[in-house]
Amino acid sequence: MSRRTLYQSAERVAPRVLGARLVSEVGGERVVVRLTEVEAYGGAGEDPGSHAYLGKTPRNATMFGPPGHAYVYFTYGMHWCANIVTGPEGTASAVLLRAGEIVEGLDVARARRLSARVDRDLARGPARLTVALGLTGELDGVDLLDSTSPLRLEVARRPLPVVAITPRTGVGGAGAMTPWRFVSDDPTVSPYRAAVSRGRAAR
DNA sequence: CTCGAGATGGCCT
DNA sequence: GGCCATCTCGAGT
Repeated sequence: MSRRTLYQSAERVAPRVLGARLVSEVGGERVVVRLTEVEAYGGAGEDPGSHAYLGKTPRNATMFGPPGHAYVYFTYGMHWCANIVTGPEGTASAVLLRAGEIVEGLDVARARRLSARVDRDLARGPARLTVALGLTGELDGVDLLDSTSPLRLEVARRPLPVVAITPRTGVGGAGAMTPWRFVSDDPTVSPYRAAVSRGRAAR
């Protein structure tokens, strides 16, 4: 694929990367996933569900950079999540990688995801996917289309068919309605969970 | 399968 | 101080 495709907005790019291969050679170990579920996030001032909504900050700076790079962030005090930056530089849209099927490096992925009881769960969920691939904040900003990068994206000539478009998992507030979660017909697609409110427990 | 709750810490106002 | 683009486990239907 050309970088040109990634210059479009995230909601246009998202369905096209279903079925794409994400190749990780982090730590000298090769693991490849075929993407089965993604979500689109918009830029500053346009998508209340996006990290970029309130403008550029140290954490989300990569989103404002050129398309085709990885935006990797830390959340919930323990998890990493990975995105593909899309759109022209400055627009800050991105595609969150929510799930995939391990197609190479099964042994490595299993060793990294000891809590997964079945292979289907190895990269079923955004934080599980980053663990299976060995991704951390060190990968933030890498060029996914550079053949020398430790993390690369190879988009399928024919994307997987989109069988469902739903609201985004875990996104609440004003961004909750936007149907920007794109799902293929595959058992590795993660279970949908609505945003949960974290009110302080009574007691 | 569904639901609920704890873990755990950075980010942003 | 409040809010997370989540995961895991246990217990219930």
